[in-house]
Amino acid sequence: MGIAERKERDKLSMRQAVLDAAMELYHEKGIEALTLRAVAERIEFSPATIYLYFKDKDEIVFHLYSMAFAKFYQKQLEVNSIADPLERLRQGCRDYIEWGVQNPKLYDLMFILEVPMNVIAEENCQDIGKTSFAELQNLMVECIAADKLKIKDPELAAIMCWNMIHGITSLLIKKRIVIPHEAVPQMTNAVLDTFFVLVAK
Amino acid sequence: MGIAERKERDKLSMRQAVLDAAMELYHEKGIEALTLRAVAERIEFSPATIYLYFKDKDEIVFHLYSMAFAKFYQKQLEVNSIADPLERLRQGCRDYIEWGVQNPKLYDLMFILEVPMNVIAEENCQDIGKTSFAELQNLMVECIAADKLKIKDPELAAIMCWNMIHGITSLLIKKRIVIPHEAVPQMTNAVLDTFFVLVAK
Amino acid sequence: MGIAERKERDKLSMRQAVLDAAMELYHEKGIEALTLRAVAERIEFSPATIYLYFKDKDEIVFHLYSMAFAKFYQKQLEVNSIADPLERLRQGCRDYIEWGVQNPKLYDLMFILEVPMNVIAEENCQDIGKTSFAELQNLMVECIAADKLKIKDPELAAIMCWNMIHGITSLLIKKRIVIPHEAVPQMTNAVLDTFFVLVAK
Amino acid sequence: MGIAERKERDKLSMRQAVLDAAMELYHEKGIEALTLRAVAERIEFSPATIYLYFKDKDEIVFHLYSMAFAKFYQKQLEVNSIADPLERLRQGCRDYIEWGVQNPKLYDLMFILEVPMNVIAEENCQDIGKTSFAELQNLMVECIAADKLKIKDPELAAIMCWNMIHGITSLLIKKRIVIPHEAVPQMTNAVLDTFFVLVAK
DNA sequence: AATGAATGAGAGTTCATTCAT
DNA sequence: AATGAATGAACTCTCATTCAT
Repeated sequence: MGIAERKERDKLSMRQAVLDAAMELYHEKGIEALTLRAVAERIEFSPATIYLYFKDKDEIVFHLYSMAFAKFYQKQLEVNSIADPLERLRQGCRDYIEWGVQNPKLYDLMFILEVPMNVIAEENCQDIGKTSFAELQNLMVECIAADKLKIKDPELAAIMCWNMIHGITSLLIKKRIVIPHEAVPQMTNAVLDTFFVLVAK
Repeated sequence: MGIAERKERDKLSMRQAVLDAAMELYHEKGIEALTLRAVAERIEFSPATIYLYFKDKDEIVFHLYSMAFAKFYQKQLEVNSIADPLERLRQGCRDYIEWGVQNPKLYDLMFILEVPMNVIAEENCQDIGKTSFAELQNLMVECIAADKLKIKDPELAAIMCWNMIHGITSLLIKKRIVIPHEAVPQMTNAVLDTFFVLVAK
Repeated sequence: MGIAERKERDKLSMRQAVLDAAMELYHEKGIEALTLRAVAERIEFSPATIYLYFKDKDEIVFHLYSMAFAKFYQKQLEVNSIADPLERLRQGCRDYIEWGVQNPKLYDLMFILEVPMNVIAEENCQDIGKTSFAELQNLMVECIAADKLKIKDPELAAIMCWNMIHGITSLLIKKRIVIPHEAVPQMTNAVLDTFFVLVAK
Repeated sequence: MGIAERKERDKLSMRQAVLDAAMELYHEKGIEALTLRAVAERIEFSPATIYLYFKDKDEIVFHLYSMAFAKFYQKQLEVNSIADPLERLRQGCRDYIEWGVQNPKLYDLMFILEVPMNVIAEENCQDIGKTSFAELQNLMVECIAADKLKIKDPELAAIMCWNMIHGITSLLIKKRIVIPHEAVPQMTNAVLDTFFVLVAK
């Protein structure tokens, strides 16, 4: 029993070690430097060993995706303690942008990069994305029910909102809006405040 | 004198030939198939020759980026004949999204791909992107002057607007919003109409 | 005693399981897909376990070779019921070619593939091939004794015969003689008839 | 003119150097040791360089085939000076077997090995093979016209003959007939003499 | 001005085999 | 008896780039 458990733990921790190394590499040097050889070297195993724990590179990249989404999703959940739906929405948006700007590489992975992935992995990723969007839409339903929004269609509201926050996040990350690093929160606030002035009743 | 000119012209046309070939390749087969080998083969020169006209591959990619912006900018100019600034803005936004959706590869190049920005500094090229944004901001100045907008800060207005249209465009292109192809204009309209209802006086 | 026997039996059945799996794999996917990994997976043991029963991959391949010969030899025996030695020879030749053409993979294994013959010496296995040839030679002795052949040296007669039937079989299998599938028996007959007209008294 | 010629010569000699090295490797260590890396190392170039002269490994292997066939074909031609067709046939057969036994690796390449080749190469090889067979058939036509053979159908005669000589050659090469090295000519003679006694008028 | 020739570096992947447990 | 874990050594092939000519 104990032995089986330990083996299972070892196996998991090896997988985790591979994924951690991969994530580090991706952060440090970008997606193009994310090679199995480099991962292997970092964990001080041979490249062949990685294939004992993952089918191929795609599987690893897919897990990086999942990890990014998990982290992101966790951040999103933090906002649930806020009772007022509009306030929850506002804080959620703020968190979204902030998280994206602070984790630009992960945001890239989630919403921007075109990473070679097999179909299953791709579908799976899209599913996670859809869940996340559904969450946003539900929040809109609440806001509309509480008569807080000028927009009455929750789907449209969700899209408008996502456009806005994804727009600014990705423009900031891609440095198409170039502002000093410390000015980011201020800009974020200005944009969000304006958005909510416009959209909220 | 004549000779020097012809040489200059030859030099320019060779550069253009390289860039055209590169752009074609990028369109036909994507960024990963854009190799100097392939470019050289297409223009029927040797790979080494390309290095006589461009410092390295990055410089070429950067020029593709500029070319995309130029095309885009040209589209943006078409709207100038519309007198009413708000209407001009609205049409400009519509054009923006439409152009992006119809030229996803170019849009990728402009706003999504990792463009070797270091070249900008080295080559002292001016960032067309900024010009484009300045144009948008000027339009906002006009709208505000005509008292058409609820937002009074033209820079903020420009950013709000850009967020929105870049947001939806990139989500559509990256298929994070998945809708049938023919439903795109309808969705675009809904989003824009809502935006203008919210933002216009 | 009983235990030792059972162990021996287990050992044998395990060896047989490995060999069966290997033979299946070879048939299904060819010699290049015959990997120890795949064999192990098929019998649901680990690759390492195979090394408890076989020295290395070569030993396994050699046993496949022996198995092919055993099957072939069994076919050869069927002919023994024919009383007349010349007729027995003729039918044996026909069977030989037919069997080869119908079991090209096994024939490959027996006569064409590079079999690790070093194993033979090391393992002191007897070469079934030689037995098979000896059988043929004995048959020639009979034919000569019955004064049915123009050739008087049984070894030479055996070699002549084997040359002929191996020649056509391998040329057919390797598609160096290319004829429609259904024309094979006809060609076989023509060749054999001619051979026997030439060689028989 | 001189320059272009020299370049062409250089190019050809580089190709030849690659092919020679490949052929050497194949002879020394077999088809499985024939790797591009090893070829590159032998000619003291980088593996990448080989790709400047050959599309891929298949093209190299195909040329080895061609070289083997060319050598073989050349040997076959030597016999043409013999006027008497039957004597020409007999000597041709002797040469065939002798050449095969002395160049077992090449014979393998031509008639036995299953080498991964693309379709074009395969067809091309078969063409060479067919030419060679056609030659044999023409010789049979001559022999029959001179009323030297018991067999009257030239195609059948050619096949009978090829079966015989390919049979013994491949059995000798594959060591299925195991005789001391020095006994080979004697055995060859015995087999051929017998064959011609049987088949010639 | 143009290029033929060359390469170092590197990619993902597979295999037979070993050995401590 | 059985194996999980590990690996060294390969494999073919591609790319951006350099440099003597």
